[in-house]
Amino acid sequence: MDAWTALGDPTRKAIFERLVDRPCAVVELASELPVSRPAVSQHLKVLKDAGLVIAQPIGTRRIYRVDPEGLAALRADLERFWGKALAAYKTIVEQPSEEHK
Amino acid sequence: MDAWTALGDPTRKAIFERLVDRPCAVVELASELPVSRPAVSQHLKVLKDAGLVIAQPIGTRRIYRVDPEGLAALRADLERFWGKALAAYKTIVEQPSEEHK
DNA sequence: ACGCACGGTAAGCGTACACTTACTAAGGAG
DNA sequence: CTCCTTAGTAAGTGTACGCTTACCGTGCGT
Repeated sequence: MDAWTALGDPTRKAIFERLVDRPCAVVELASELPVSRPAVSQHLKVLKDAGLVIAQPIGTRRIYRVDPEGLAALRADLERFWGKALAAYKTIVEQPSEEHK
Repeated sequence: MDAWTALGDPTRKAIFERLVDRPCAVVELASELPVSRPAVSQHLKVLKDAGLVIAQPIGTRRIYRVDPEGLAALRADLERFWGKALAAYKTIVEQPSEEHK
């Protein structure tokens, strides 16, 4: 599953946003979200498989944090969209005189 | 539906990517994608409701293009994530000496 | 007016997926 | 060793959603 699809789920996006703030254990996330702990686990697996988070086992805990590389790839996608959208917008703005013909 | 959810569907993301390149009519999009035209219509409605595209009626055609404002909001979200992820990453990098205690 | 192209929408269908509970393995404290 | 905490995973369930076909309204050319 790719990163966009992974973040397309509201619960997963909420999880990701918390991990952006700071690394968390599963129980922490589960205590803050309106879903069960196993649901959180399942979502974290999706995020991990999408390359967006990294799991670090510490004792019985598994601390999840954002994977900068996955986030960078997502950002690159968006910057591409943004660049193209800007270019297209400028093309439209530069053509009004033609439109008045 | 918010923009993230809207782009979380692979078909919708494919549609959006085409509109990033240039404005398109529904039939154009439908001819390039492996789904029916009404499916494309339905997806475009979702993208429009999410504030990501704008529909411009031209004769019998409806030309869809990217809405720069919607894209900017998405980009702002991502820049927030990126900024926080960088800050958190720097915090980790600045702490290695503590880790070696 | 007629015919065609275009596109929105309704209705229907199948299945993927987000949720749950239950189970079990791993780690660690006492 | 026992007990507790933590977390992954299996299995089950219900419904949302992405797809289709059918229908119909609008615009436009002849």
